[in-house]
Amino acid sequence: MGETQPRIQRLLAEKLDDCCEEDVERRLDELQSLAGETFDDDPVRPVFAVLGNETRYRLARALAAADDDLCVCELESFVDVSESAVSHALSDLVDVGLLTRRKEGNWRYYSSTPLAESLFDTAERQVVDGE
Amino acid sequence: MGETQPRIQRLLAEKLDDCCEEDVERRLDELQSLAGETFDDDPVRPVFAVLGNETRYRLARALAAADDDLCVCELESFVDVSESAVSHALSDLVDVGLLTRRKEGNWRYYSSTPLAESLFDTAERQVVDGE
DNA sequence: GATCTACTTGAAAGCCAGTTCAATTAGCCC
DNA sequence: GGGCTAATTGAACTGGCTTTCAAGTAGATC
Repeated sequence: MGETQPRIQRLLAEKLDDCCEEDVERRLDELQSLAGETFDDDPVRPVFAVLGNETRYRLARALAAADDDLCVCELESFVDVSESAVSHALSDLVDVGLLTRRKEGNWRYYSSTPLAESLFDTAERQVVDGE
Repeated sequence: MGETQPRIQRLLAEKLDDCCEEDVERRLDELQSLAGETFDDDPVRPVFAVLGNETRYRLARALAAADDDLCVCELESFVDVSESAVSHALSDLVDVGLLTRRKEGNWRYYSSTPLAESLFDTAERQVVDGE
């Protein structure tokens, strides 16, 4: 928090026409409880943290757009990094629930989850159509 | 793409029981057109790129959770960085359409857009309830 | 105009996340 | 078991993103 108080005090003074220490305290409490509700044990943050990286984003997005699941050697075609980097990325995506993994012999098939699909659906609709 | 072809060739060989060069070409074309549809001029990627950073995520999330718009000095309470960093973060969020800015005297008020709200709504529902 | 205010902008620095390399696991076939 | 395969894992390096600092803008008040 630090030195936000004097500025907030002046903000409230303008709004309330009259403002005492108590009003400032109350506003700070409101903001703090908003932060608590939103960020304490937030399970959503890791999802967006993972999708921030372009490699991971492209893999998740490609799988969401694909009809069926794809194996690692096919997924490599969507990004320009090493096989190892692809594997790291896929693991991270599985960890946060954006993908699932399936074994079949030596091959591993990845597919997108409802979380990934609904997230990209929502983004696409809002960004493109604004609806 | 690089050296994905031999592996994909073996993958197809297993699946199709018999597989010629033509089958490999076709599969590679399928993957490439999937990539084209998904990534050429992709307006969604910048949104997720911006939300990957924790400072920007917290500011966007706090505003989506808040009832009304908030000014910069209030938003500072949600993150532990300098005033300048908050301003940079807010600008980036506005640039990709996750926030809007409003002036009122010396104060600037930020509020979340439908894009931000529906995105967090979707994520929350899917992650927590799995619905 | 001068001097506050609230916030933004640009450039430079520092750090950490993402990549790569090397080694390892796990499955198939002989 | 030995020699393939596909993919994962761990550790170290590095480049780019995030932050900070310093200066600048724009509005209010006198």
